[in-house]
Amino acid sequence: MSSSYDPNAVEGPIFESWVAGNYFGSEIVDGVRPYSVVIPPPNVTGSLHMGHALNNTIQDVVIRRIRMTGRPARWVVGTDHAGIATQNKVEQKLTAEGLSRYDLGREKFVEACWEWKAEYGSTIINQLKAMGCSCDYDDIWFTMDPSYQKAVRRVFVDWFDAGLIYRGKRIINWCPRCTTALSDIEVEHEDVDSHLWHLRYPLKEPVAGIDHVIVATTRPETMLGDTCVAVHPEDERYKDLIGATVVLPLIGREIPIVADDYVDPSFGTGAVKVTPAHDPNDFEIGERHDCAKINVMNADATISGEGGAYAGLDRYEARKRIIADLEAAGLLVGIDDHVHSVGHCYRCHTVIEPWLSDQWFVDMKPLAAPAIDAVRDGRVTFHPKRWENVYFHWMENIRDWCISRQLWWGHRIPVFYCDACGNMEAALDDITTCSKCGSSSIRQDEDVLDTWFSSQLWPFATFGWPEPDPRVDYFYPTAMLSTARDILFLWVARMIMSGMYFNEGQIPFDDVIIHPTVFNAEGKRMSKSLGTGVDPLDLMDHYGADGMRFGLMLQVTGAQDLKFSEEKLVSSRNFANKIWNASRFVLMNLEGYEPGEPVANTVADRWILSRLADLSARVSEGLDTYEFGEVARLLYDFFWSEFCDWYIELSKARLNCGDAASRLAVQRNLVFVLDRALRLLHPIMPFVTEEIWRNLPLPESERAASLMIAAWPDPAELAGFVDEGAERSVSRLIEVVSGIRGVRARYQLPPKQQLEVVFKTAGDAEREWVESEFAAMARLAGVGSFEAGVGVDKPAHSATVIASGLEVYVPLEGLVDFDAEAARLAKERDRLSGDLGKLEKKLSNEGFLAKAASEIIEKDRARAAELAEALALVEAQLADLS
RNA sequence: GGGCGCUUAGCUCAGGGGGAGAGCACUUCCUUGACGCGGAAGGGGUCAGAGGUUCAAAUCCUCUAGCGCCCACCA
Repeated sequence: MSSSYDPNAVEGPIFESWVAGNYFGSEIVDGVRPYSVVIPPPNVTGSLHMGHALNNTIQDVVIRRIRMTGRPARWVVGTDHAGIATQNKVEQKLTAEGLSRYDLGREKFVEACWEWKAEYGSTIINQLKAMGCSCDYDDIWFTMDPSYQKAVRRVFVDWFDAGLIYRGKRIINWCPRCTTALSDIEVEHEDVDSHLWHLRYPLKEPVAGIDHVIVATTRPETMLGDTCVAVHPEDERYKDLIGATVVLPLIGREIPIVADDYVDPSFGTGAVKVTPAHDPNDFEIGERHDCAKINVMNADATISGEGGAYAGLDRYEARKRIIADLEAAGLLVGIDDHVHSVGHCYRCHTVIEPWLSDQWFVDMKPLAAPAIDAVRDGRVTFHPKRWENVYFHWMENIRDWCISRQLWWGHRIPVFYCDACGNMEAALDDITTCSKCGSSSIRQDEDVLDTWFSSQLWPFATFGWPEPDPRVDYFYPTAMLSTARDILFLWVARMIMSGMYFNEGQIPFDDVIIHPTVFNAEGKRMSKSLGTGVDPLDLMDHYGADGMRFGLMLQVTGAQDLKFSEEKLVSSRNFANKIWNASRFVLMNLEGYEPGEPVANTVADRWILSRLADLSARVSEGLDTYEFGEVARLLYDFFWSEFCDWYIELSKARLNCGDAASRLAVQRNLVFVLDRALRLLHPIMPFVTEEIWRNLPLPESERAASLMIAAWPDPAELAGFVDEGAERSVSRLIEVVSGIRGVRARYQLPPKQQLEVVFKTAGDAEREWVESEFAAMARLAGVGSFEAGVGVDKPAHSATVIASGLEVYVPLEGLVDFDAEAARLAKERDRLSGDLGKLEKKLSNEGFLAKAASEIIEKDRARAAELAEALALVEAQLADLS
């Protein structure tokens, strides 16, 4: 074994051995409930980013741990066709070749998308493998697989037939760049500094001496499509004007003034220009007053033929010209600064245009109700729990979902129109003749479905649904879903709704983990396009997959943000190296070893086994509750600060003591503790642990072909090792050793100089304890010999260590810098008396004595006694020095 | 307009009613037979501020400030 761990040499072969061993598990085991997880399918255009790295580590940690408990565990993997995102990529590629999708035509373009998928679709799968993710790679899914297409059609047809899917002419969110509709949650709102333009609209005939109304707008270009002006019915200013006629400037259209409760008299002028084809509120007003809906914009946000002289202009150019023309006509009354929220396309960030068009919708309220109940009554649990409120809030105010997209790449809407009789039907299989009139003038709807319409079926379509498939019954519902918070509504909520609808009310997953979002050091979202990203592949190159995984897990807490820290990866890489070297030490010292049970001969043995028992209980519990940061910290502290720093150091003397029995005992303990530690570490650091574990000479009963499928340490079995006495004893010894080391450091004693120290003990019991237990520790303090006695005198020229109620004298030749020693002791005295003062005050507080738990009082009394003792010792030392 | 999260050592962050912690950085020492991706010993904090609850508050409650985020038809 080399003296440092080289992840690049280890990871590839280890991963291949897992594949060869077929440990990723997709088989159905009768009578055993499996643990199944579906991966949030990355976009097929995508490559691994930090969010994936974090989320997939979480899932792999959970599933590897469960697999080790012996339960069938399966992690379904695949990719999403990602309608708009992929179409945009392919269009960009075409643009670079000087082509547009219209040059190719629909069929050829879709072929180009499939080619793209063939070329890039496995990129992210390979990156998941590099991370060590233990997915079922024998059964990789894609949201446009033939069987998946059947699932999508089945869902559409069922909902259509149930009246849950309908077509309607509505104001939707239109992206003029992608030239498609978007759902409400695909729009990202941003506050923008803009203006409120006040426009004067003249009346056709003056009414009661009034010859105009002034309206205010943030989008002046929409005035081309105004078909009425609305005021509040109670508004005294405008009462006489209701029913009057306005002549729309620039266009000359005569439009009425109507009264509508929607209008807020206190905003602006209290008069609203109404453009029913370009604003959802105006649409409603228009409906109520039977006003025309004039669409003044084309799909690319240029002004349409309805826009008179402005036809053909881009929306912002038109805005400029209209303002200029109104001003020239004396109709621009004023311009106020105004901050308002502007919607942007979540894929290309173009400003969204509210636009009137024919679209397909899903009626969500009936689907939402049972999905709300499922979370309310705990069948689905969110972690952290606070996300449930976010879910409830959205679900309780849910609005219908616009599912049609004017794209070519995606699941085509399975609705067929008969041109002969006007029949419209949804069908599982393409139809060529009208089921009503028999005509063959049939055409399919041109639009495709929202990507999320197919993504929502992921937890059951990936098991073969809607075909009768044993996998559906076996693997559905899944156990856990881990994801980023930004797709809570887009994806998670919809999976719960559709999952329950199509699986007899059965929820799609028990637990939902909402992991923190990864931000960079400046608190900006990590993004490739912003140049703020870090490439996980680079990180794995530098720190190893294990280093990256452990470093990420260290950073997972209940907070909603995670400022990514590369330093944590440095310490994690170092930790992997530490594991490697500690293991190397154990393996290099196995001469004469015979496999067998651990042997708790010494207090140190009992201590490390007790600490291991504690660790295993906490790690299991932490994983059960998804506290990944806590688990990583526990493992790090145990392995480094307890096992390496103390147990291994202590083992060195016993390995070389010449007593075969003692040597064998410590060898067995080293192997046992290392083995269990590697098992506990494996879910987070699968590669380095596997590489080492295969070389461990375990008893036959403990072996397995791979650590991946070795038994998870059962906290109940290790509980027998819990030994509070040994833990207390070793804590004291560690304190004494550290104290003596402190003296060495302070006085810069040569490392090789062996010390002869004297313990002054409080009684014979303590003297015997020192005599029996300290010998094993002496080497670690550089102590060559020691004596202990109740009334021993302090040797001349010695420094004093006060630790754990013991007084230890360290004689120093030529010592001592009395002033330095006195200063140090004075500082120690101040600290002790400060602490003691606080504690005594507390202990003399009657309220405390009356109300605090008795264990607390006992503990504080014991501590006060210790402090008082230590303080007395320090004061005696100080007196001695002066 | 409503809601959520954060504010703890120089930096990044854990902890979450009863002795202030880690990693990194810093200081001193160590070519000690696992590891310099290491070891030992240190320095460094009125736990954002103000009130309150409690015998006891970094921790619970209220308010304030700053930062970040999410929802909401904010002409």
